[in-house]
Amino acid sequence: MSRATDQAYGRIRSMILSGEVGPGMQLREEQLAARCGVSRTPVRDALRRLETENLIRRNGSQRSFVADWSIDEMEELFQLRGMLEAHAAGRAATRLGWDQIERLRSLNRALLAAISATLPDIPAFIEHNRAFHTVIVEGARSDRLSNMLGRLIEQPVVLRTAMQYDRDNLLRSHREHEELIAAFSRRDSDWAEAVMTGHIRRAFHAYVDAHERAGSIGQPGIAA
Amino acid sequence: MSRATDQAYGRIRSMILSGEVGPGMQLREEQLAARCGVSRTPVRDALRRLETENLIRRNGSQRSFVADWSIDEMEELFQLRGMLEAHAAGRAATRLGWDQIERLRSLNRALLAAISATLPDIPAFIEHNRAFHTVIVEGARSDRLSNMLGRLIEQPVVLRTAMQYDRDNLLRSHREHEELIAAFSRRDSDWAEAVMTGHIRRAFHAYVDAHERAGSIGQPGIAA
DNA sequence: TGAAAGCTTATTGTATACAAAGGACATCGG
DNA sequence: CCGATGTCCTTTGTATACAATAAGCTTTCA
Repeated sequence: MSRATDQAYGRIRSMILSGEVGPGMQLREEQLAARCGVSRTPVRDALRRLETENLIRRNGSQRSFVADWSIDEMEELFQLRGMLEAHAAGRAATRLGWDQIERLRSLNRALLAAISATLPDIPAFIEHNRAFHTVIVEGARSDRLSNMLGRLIEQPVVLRTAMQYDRDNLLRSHREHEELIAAFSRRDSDWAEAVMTGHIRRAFHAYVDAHERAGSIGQPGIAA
Repeated sequence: MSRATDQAYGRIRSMILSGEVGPGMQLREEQLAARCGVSRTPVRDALRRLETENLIRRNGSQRSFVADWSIDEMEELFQLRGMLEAHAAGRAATRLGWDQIERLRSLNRALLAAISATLPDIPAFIEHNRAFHTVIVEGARSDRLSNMLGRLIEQPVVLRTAMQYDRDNLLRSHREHEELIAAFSRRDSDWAEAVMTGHIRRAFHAYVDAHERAGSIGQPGIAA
């Protein structure tokens, strides 16, 4: 996309994901335009896009708010994500090239390294994990599928980070990735699908746990 | 949405679905604005929305074209639709109210009436069929799911109509709907899911057949 | 005191002018 | 004759002014 629109999109998105603006807060076009150093036109484009990505909601009179998600909605979300990503894994099993499978191996090695240190490197974990899943989704070779998965909202970093601090979870992720790689190597769609289903399902429960912990500590999503 | 944007959206959408503009044709903002009697601003909004609905594609330099779908892409689409709509049926089985199930019955009766006459009333069939599926998707009570399914493109009426002219197909749809209703009445999620999967899958094959027939007759999607 | 109606203001929708980017075509050089 | 390059023209991006709409407040009447 174009310069100003990209600028607005990236800025607003990171404001939301970082928690700089909390869930439920209203987003005013003019104010955003000022903060992004562009006019309202590209801001409007960015808002529309963020709306399709479910990061923003609009009420009946077209005002925009940072989305906030109830546990029920998050379960819905994970259910959908599980279904779609399992499907992607199934397709990928027969479509991934050997070089891509090798890439998955190397990403998972890096992921393990990031969590093996005494002090786990969470940002590195998140990044390698993201890359790992991206390779799979791309490997499914379905634009529409990539598109839909891209629209399933990312959780704000606050929660994402909280849920990754549990070392058990981190190691289990690594093991499940190993199993996925095994399924891919065997070109076994059913296996890949099943493993991915469990993988995402477990992530949901980790999310719920992290959410409870974060809830008892302070408002999640509100930055310091 | 607002007046002008709605106007542009509806007009452009119907231009595409009716075949007034054929697959692959370029859509110019200014020209569309003139045809819709509004300025470029609401046209741009409408184009963005239609893009997320996959009715329009944009090339690298942001020019818009009416999407055209290969058989492979359509299979992808039906696969996705089948998966999501089966999931919706499963959820709906435990969530539909008795009044909604009754509404499904009445819609399916109307659908049967529309195709029982010597001359089947295709538009009525299409409309009742659409309403039937809408009740189910809404019955799943998941905004995100409704949203995603809403974005899976509608086929242009030319093909939609062609594929419905086969009376066998029409009657089979009616029977499968009956089976869905039975599954809903029993609150049997697995059954509903399975029936819906087959229902959509069969629709895909009907589509392929219709496509072949239409292909041998003339350019599908180009209106007279 | 409470509710409703009207005014004021905040916010979004629409039009339009101008800027920038891309593509097409023609011309020039090899 | 073919290819490259530069200019022109088409098309989209951005800014800004103005219109319309909705929300919130105040005031008034029951």
